[in-house]
Amino acid sequence: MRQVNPGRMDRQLSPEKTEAILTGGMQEFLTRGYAATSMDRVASAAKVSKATVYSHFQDKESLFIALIERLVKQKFQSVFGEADEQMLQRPPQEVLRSFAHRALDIGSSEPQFLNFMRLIIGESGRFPQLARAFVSNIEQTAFSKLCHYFTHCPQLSLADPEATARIFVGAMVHFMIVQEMLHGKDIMPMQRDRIIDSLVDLIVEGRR
Amino acid sequence: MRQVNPGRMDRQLSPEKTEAILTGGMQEFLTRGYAATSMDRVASAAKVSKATVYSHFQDKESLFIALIERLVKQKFQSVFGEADEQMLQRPPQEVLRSFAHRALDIGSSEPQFLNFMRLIIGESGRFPQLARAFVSNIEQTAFSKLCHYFTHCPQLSLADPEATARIFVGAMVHFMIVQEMLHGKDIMPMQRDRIIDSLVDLIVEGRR
DNA sequence: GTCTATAGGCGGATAGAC
DNA sequence: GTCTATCCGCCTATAGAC
Repeated sequence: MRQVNPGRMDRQLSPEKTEAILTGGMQEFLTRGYAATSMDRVASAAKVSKATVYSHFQDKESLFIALIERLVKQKFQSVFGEADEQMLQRPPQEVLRSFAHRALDIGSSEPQFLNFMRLIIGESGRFPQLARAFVSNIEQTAFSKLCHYFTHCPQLSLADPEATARIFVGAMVHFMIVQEMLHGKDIMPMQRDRIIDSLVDLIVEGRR
Repeated sequence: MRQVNPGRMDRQLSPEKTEAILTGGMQEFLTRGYAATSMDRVASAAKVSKATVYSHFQDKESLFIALIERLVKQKFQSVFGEADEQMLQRPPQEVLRSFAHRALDIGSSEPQFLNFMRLIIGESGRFPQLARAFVSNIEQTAFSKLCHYFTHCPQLSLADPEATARIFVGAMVHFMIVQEMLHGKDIMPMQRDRIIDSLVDLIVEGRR
């Protein structure tokens, strides 16, 4: 490996080209997957020559890893980088509902996020380090915020806040996976509000 | 398309070879993914010539689709083809716990099932019909069984049994995805019993 | 029916001009 | 630093022998 990090290299390369390659590569890898993406197409999408791609990144695998790691950090901070100061003062139903809606909005509003998750999951056997990075950043962020809330919210007294947080996040993410990613919407439709209502009721009010 | 179904074709082909191709192809596709699998390797794994593969299946895509559709049906009947006659007589805690353990055992015991789900999810953008087949068979089976139980179990009176069933299955599947598929076990371990206990308590006993 | 052999193209990666 | 041109191997798919 010659240059894993594009920032510090043997000779100075244009940061604009690096950016163009990462952006072009992102489009290609997200829509075609790892194996079906060719470096020719990455070069075309980035509007540089293939040799330039290889002068900025050692090989296809290095480019892919750099690109996904960057994407993991981007998605991570864009999604849950919100103030949670007055969360404890608002009614739990409201807090949980807003949390659930924000989580589900990601899947339905931004189609590239679905491809991003498809790629992470699809390559998790061959690129375990990327899957772990994803879990550390995305999953663990949503999870730890919710976990902190479940532990400290005075209106809730849960036997196992950590496990409950996983159930909450799990129900949301799975709903998104089945409905949006796996096209379950077409064959077994279900309003998101029914899931959210039931989940909030189970956690906040107990069984009705 | 010349021959989608290997059973009825222009000229008679050996069913043993068809079986060998499907089995060999399964190994290759499950471990390498769709794009990275070559027909040469499929032929080698099946111990036939490449030309024989092409006489049994029109092209790579046809083989892949036939193979995944078969796998969907196999996994479907092997996993939840169980008697549920006395379910209504047993205590709900016991029924739900057994259900949860069976669901989670699939992921931890059979490593090829993880690759199977990786492939379905990873290719769900490019092969939507396979994703829908998966949802129809696997997800909907688990879901509808649980849904039926939630609706008819006399000890439970849930406001929305359907939504609750989705929450239950979602929490289980998401736990499996994060812990096993995405290697979350290594970086954020959590005993499965804590999830199951919390989930069962939420549904059966209400909040403690 | 199944094989060997091969066509024809596209893949990753590099050499060398400027 | 970035380009054009090229190497060479592997890919999907098929032709033709048996």
